[in-house]
Amino acid sequence: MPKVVDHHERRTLIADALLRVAARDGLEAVSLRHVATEAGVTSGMVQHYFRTKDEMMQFALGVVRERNEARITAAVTRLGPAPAPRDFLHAVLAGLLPLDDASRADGLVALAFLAYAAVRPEAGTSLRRDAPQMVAYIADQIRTAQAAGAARAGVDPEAAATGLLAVTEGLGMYLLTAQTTPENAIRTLDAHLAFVFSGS
Amino acid sequence: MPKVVDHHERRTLIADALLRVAARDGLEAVSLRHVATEAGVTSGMVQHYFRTKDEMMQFALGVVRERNEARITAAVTRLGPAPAPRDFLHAVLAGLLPLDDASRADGLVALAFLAYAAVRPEAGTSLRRDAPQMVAYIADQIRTAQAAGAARAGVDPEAAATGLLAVTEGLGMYLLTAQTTPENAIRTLDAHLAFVFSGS
DNA sequence: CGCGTTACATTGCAGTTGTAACGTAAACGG
DNA sequence: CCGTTTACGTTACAACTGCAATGTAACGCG
Repeated sequence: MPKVVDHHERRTLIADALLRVAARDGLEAVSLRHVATEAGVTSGMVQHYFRTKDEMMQFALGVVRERNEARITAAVTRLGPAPAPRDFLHAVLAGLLPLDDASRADGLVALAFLAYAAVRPEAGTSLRRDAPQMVAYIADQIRTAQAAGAARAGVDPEAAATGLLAVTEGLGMYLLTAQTTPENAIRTLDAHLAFVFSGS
Repeated sequence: MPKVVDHHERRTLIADALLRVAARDGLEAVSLRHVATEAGVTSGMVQHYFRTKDEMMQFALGVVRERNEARITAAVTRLGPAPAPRDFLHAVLAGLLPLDDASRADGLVALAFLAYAAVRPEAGTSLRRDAPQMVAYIADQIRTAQAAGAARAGVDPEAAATGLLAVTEGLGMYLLTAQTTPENAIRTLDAHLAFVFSGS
């Protein structure tokens, strides 16, 4: 194999340029040539690393997903070992919110991809977060807290878990469209957590 | 004024065709000619009623908004006079959810417009629901219920109102992306309402 | 040293896009 | 009855799109 170049590195370089274009001018402005100029390369090179535009989009979508997951795990590890269910959920859900500029840009792109994939189901499979798995996990946390007396006994863990995820998603949309402030989003999330968890 | 034609009727006819195209093939597939063929007219006629594409988009966006508002008011009037705050909120919020095919199609288009407007702020002003007004109204309902002893006294009305709207928005997204079922969405919404309202 | 494979760059092409320009028919006001 | 205004239809055009084709240079392997 002649000419040693890191294939994956080049692809992420191009995908990063794509995401910058998408965050700035919208997904509709993403074209081979625009991405190429944004990345500072020729359109021929882009075409060399992605045989088709859809292939490029799929890859970029994967990059967004990876970054999101990384953000969450970072928020969790920052929490230390064996955190209380409430603190844990707060960290995870707040980590999902587009609070800083970087995650905001990613959120905008994810939103655009969501609309893009709503009609192109084969492209949306990768985007569709494993929500059921997430719901089950959160519900488990709630059950644990209930057993320890830290959460209200009356609540349905599954419904509460879905509600928590939904409220996070909704707050994310409000943040992306500048319909609310980060402080208010956090406050609302905390209020919802207070509904589930009894003490203090 | 020669040739009597209802201007507004023609425009809504074209806008309806636009929305059909957008719901079926995505917003990116919306072009003057596609809309024209979908509406069964010539592209020249479309151009006659909308001098520019953006003007057409704005109008179509307004149509979506009107339909959404009509759906909510219909749900409310179906409720009868002087409903209890909890029933009222249930009707309004459930009316916001894309449960049937018609509102689902509108929801998909609204989602696409949201992503479209996220980068084109001048186009998004019309889409940005008057959230603060909505929050204030819901918060008032909660306060009324609190005074009547029908809602938990401890909850912050503003935060709870924002949370209710956010959970509705999030459930709407889950419904649009087929990540949940209508039954589950309603169940989650009810569970959240039960957090706010105490009795039964 | 070939030489084949890889990594780009350049060019071309057919199709679609938004929009302007021009043409025509019909209805009303005078 | 005539001219102006409105309601379209048709055509043209420059810009852009994704993609295929073709080029060229460089590196590793035999």
